[in-house]
Amino acid sequence: MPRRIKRAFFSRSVHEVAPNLIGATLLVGGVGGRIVEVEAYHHTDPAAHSFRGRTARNAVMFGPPGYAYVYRSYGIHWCLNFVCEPEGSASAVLIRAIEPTIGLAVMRRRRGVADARLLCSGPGRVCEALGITGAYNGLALDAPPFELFARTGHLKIVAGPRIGITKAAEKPWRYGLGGSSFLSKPFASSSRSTGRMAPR
DNA sequence: TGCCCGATTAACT
DNA sequence: GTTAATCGGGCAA
Repeated sequence: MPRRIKRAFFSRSVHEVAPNLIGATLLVGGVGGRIVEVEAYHHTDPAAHSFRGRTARNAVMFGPPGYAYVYRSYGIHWCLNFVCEPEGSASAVLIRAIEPTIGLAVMRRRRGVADARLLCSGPGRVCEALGITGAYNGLALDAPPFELFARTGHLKIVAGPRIGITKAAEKPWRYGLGGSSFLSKPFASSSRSTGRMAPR
């Protein structure tokens, strides 16, 4: 049986926590699946919400690790983060994609789509499928409605540039499960492209 | 106060 | 490929 992830799991740098979340199981109200894609946001990172200091929106990031930071993206979608590092550092991991495994019918109804690959493949989609709203901001990750289980076995974890940002866009702080079909976008292959994509 | 931009998504052409 | 939806933060005035 997988073991539960405790709050102390998050008392480390986001750059340690983020790759170690790949393969972990996240359930919210008994619905969810395996985390296959995350991004790290360190407080020294210009792309992080906490970079310019504390506001009403990001206040949870400045609190203790092991709590959920939920924010409104583009005024429309909700995005879920896990706060990391010792209290006050204001770093967090964005949950970008999940392989849905438990509560498929509930997630399909919330999302209004049938294809399992479209249920949780993106930060906004994850929150819609799992029923996460701003009301979840500040909740502890080791207590209901959250359940987190550590991964079991060895997985191929890949890294690459983060998605949808303009500041510090070159930093390879997006982590994923190699070869997963539930990613929001595939990771570039190890071979580097020098120009436009070759036609297929 | 007003304006621009953003850790996005779905529906367009 | 482009664009609308829709709102909080940051910064200029």
